[in-house]
Amino acid sequence: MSHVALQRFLDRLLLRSSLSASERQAILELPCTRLRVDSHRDAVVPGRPVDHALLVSAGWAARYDQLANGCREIVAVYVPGDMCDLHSVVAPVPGWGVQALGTTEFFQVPHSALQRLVDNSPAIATAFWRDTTTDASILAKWVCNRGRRQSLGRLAHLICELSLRLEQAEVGTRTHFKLLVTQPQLAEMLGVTAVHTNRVLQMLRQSRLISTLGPMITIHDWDRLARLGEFDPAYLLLEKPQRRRDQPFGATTVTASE
Amino acid sequence: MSHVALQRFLDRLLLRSSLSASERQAILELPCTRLRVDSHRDAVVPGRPVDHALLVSAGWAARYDQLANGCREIVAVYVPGDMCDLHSVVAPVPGWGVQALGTTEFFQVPHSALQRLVDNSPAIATAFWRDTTTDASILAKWVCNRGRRQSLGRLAHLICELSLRLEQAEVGTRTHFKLLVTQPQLAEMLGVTAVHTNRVLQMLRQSRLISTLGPMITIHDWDRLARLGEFDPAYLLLEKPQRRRDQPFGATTVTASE
DNA sequence: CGCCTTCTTGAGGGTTCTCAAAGTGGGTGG
DNA sequence: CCACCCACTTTGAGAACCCTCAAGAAGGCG
Repeated sequence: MSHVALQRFLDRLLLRSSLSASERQAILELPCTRLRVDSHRDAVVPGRPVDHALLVSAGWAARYDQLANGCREIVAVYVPGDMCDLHSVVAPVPGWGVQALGTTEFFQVPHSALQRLVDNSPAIATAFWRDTTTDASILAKWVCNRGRRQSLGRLAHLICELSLRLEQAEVGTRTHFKLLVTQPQLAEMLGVTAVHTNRVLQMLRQSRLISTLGPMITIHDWDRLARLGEFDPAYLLLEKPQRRRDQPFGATTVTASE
Repeated sequence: MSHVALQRFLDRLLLRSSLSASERQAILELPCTRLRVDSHRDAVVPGRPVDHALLVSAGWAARYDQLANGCREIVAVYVPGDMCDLHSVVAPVPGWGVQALGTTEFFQVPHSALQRLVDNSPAIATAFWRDTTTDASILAKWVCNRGRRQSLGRLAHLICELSLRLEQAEVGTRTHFKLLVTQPQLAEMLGVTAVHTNRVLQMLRQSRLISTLGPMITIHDWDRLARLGEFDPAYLLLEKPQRRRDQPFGATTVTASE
């Protein structure tokens, strides 16, 4: 149950950071409570302080902001293995809400347990920090996307990003996966209207770049889609940085921090 | 010299985190090298790994991304006291560049020194993490801004944000400060063209909301500007979170998802 | 003085929005 | 089982916002 979810979170951490056997064990032994949230419901209500982080286990979630006129704007999307609220450990008053995109399964992890790991292990502190930095890197790319790229390229870029993240999370391949969002939700992720999203999707279909069957999406020419969206995966930080103290992936020992 | 810059950085950390006397001392004793960068020059070149973080001391800097067609897009702006590259400690291969907006003075702080602080003090690790989380919070707001807000509101929001950040950094008041960017640079921060930026600026001037004299900008009706930009300062995390039993700052109660 | 960047103004065109409505599918209750 | 409702998907037409191209005015710097 929670083993699977925590293992996926640990895998995500190990992709970018090195942890010792005991540190890995500490991650896997984090207490967590299962939480099921129906589509369109909030897992985090905007403005209400939280005392736990949210690990996505199945389904997708989104961080959103709400404007005065009521229309919502998705600023980040989270897939299985993402600790979508890890930053709340250091900033527990969220200005944003977290919404389930479809029916989504979370695991709640108490801040106190996470804080204890941070206080006891500099390596875990660094790993957590690096994990939220990865999210920030994606945010920065989204800022750029909405700036000076038009909707067709923006959609292509988003699909490419999701394909790699889902492949990494092992819930699909980069050319074939479930797109667990409705077109209105996709619109909020792109910063355009639902009507326009529909037209742009049709353009991608008519270009034979993608095809959809229910929630499944198939990418027929990933490279061409990536060129259309000017997609460069570097910002996803899927390559582990080579650093002096870092061990190769899967290493069982780690030099003590000095 | 470097005292002043490090003190400003420490003040920024203390605004959101608590540090002991020895931890504060350790921050102030960080080794750093002065670096002057002329307008439009890069302090960080995209793709080139760095071994130091950059503390802005005087002037403004911007993090930018470059599209294939050559046009640049500013995803974050940094003012004095901001450690604009702190995340590079955990992600040293930047996908982005950092550019001086006007002539800007930085102090370079070696990653090794910062990492040593992180390894030896969980409180400092948490403070650094929280600092980059603040930057991420601003990024998220920028994503929202570019999504479903048009250029007039976007500009109003940006001016409000900068006014509070500069007031915090003590390089101006919230109604009167130096806007150290050209209109083309402002355009890159808004995700519109320079021509359109000029027209929108004139709209703000003709509405008697702002006036400019050289680089100085005066905000005549801050509250009205904030309403125009639907500006809510919560995302700047200027309120230090309480240890436990947090009160939502400026949060209006929101009915749970319908 | 000449050059460069920035600031400003104008006109036309393109992307995206708004409003509207019809078709589709899943869920619920009679 | 069917009717009903609701949200999602799709299509159309006109309008609004912003872009592109162009060119003149203003200011800093050698």
